[in-house]
Amino acid sequence: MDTGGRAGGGGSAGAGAATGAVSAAAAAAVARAGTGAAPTLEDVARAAGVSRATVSRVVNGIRNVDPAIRQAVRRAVDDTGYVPNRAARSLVTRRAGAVALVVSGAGTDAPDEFAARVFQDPFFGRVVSGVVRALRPRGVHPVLMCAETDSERAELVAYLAQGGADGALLVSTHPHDPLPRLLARAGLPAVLFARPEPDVPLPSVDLRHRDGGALAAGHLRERGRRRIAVIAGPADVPASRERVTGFIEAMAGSGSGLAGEPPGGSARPVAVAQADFTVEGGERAMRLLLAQQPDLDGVFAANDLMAQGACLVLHEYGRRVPRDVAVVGFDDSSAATACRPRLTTVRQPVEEMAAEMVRLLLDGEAPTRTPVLFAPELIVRDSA
Amino acid sequence: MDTGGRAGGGGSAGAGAATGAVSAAAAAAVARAGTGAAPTLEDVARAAGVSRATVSRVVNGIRNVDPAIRQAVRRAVDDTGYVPNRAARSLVTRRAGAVALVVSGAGTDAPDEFAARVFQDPFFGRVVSGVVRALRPRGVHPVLMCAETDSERAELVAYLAQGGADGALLVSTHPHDPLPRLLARAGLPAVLFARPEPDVPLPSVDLRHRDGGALAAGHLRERGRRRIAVIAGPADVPASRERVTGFIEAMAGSGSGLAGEPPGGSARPVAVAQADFTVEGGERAMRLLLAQQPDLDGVFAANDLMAQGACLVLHEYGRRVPRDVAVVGFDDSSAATACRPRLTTVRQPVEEMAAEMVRLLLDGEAPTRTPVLFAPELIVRDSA
DNA sequence: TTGTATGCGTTATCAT
DNA sequence: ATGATAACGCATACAA
Repeated sequence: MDTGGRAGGGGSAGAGAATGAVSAAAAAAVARAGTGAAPTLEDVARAAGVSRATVSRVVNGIRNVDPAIRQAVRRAVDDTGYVPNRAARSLVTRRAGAVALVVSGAGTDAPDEFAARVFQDPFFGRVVSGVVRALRPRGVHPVLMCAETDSERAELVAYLAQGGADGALLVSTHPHDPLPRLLARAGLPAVLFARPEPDVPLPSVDLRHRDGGALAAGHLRERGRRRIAVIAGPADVPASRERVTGFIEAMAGSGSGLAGEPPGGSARPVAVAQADFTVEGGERAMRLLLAQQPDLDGVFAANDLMAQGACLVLHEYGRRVPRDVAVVGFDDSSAATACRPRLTTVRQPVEEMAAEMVRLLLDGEAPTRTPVLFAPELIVRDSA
Repeated sequence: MDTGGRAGGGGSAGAGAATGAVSAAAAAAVARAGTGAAPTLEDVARAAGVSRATVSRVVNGIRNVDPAIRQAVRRAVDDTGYVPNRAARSLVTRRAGAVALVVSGAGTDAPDEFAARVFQDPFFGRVVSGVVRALRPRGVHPVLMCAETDSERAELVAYLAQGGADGALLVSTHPHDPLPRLLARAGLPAVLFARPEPDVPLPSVDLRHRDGGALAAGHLRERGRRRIAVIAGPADVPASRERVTGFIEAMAGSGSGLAGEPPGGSARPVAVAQADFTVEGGERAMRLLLAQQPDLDGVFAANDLMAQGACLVLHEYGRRVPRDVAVVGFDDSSAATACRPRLTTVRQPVEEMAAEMVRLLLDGEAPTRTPVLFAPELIVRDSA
């Protein structure tokens, strides 16, 4: 997308036909707008010559209604341009028809920077789009919130307590984020992307990160790479550690029992560097690795952004990717296809995970404590 | 950001101290949760030995209250863990405390793809973060919505009509998007990012795109580039056209009156190609340009994504950026700093524009029809 | 199957 | 300065 803007020309008449239904309602709304008052159930009832209760039943699709009456009511609704008042409805149903989509950290950044960073992260884009898609068929809307500071956290808790949203979908960027525990203690419905600390009784979805690491290892070995380096993510992020662990375990295991394998010693990374899940971090790590192991022929990075940084540096050093050095990333974020070569990467099924979060939050009878785990998938592109 | 996940270790006790205020409320909420009922004004009033009205006044910060009573009420509020019910409040105030943040298209894509594309666009990340920041101090929350199909548009209109949000912030990706007109006709409050069609009476913010193009032209010429090619965006997007127009006009003008300038003929682009604001489009366009004008020494792309594509191809062809070919992008999206070389680009002050949209929507006495225009800024990095 | 009546939790308008 | 009391618009238990 880019900044929109519309043609200078006059009347694109296109809107009309296709949106007839809307236009009718719109016209009625406009008519009402003049009088200042929006039509209520009462108005519709009067217009249809029935009681409020009957109109309510029709509007809410309850069956026990005489077909003839139903028709009359339907017409009255269209005529008046009635739309149910959301506040009144949720006052009595005690449901908001909204959920909070929260990105939270641990309060180490300035809140503005935090928001800017996270909302521009290509991985978060997938989460948002997955959540929006999963929510839409249920008529529930996501309210975007950001909880990086204590006051923001307090605000979120209050928002939920006020009934502003029926629950929270949490994407935590920090392992010691206090928010999940806060929500659990307050008894507010919440589901996490990634497992909570063991003593926080909240449902969650997560990826089998170790399997993902193993997928990467298998692919790199299959491609004949033997001198493989690893760029790990932050040490305190479990997901990051598990990806690397899975990768290393798979490397160690893969040498066993096969003839023609190089002697066991090669079945582990030739070097490991740590970075912070950013492009710049990936670049720094790659320089280190290159200094340490100039003859490496493969790199596994614990996310796409770092893999991209690695590619950039490799290129700068005249190493061709994947010919000289094969690179595998993780996440399959939009960064994976925006760079060149396109990244071979381990995909998280974010959209499905988002859908499951929504189910867990909204259908949950007895909130599960055990995380729902998803399988990663290897996406082979050009970098390995 | 990356998938969070929290440490496997036990009790990070960190949350406690810093969030005292919240914890108190949380504890009370939990206490209430047991009984099933949330405390209401009534409960607080009883606890404080006053009337509902007085409690309401205290909660809403109305002054005419005896300080002693105010204290008592405050304590009662804390004791009970009372939080005002949002639905009840907005039922009477007729305000939702929320605005819809809408990305809309023209219905040409499958809705899912549309959402995925736009939410992962690095430019949109800046818009979201700008809007969130501008909304926060007013205690208003953004509800994310996507309006690519007729049914989605109808849903949005209904949502606003129901009072689900107090207005809409619209980011339109298509010049003939029917939504702005729809909203205007329905008399629903909305503000656009980018000017509406002339006959749609909606307030908007926009960039002085021509000035931006001129900025790019000036910089490229200052850098001594004389054989400059242009990668334009979609022809039907006014913003795109204006950027290119401004660029070309500035080039034409810049040669006048100066000694030592090459004869007038060179003061226009040596070639122009068109693309679609994507990386891939930028790549294709760059190949074309290179075939057409192998000796070009500068490129202006109408957005960052295409500039990135151009860099990729130039590199592939062995042209060094900026040494052999200087490249200037547009937007200053996160893509500008994620690629190498980092892009020199024309920045849109998106955060300020978002803040202005919020002002126009929420403070607007008489909705302005004339767009509020912002000045672009040249950000010099490594690509030119 | 339909209508009546009540309550949801606030704010706001009145008296006091 | 404070306290009754009436809306706000809807869903629903209950009566018919």
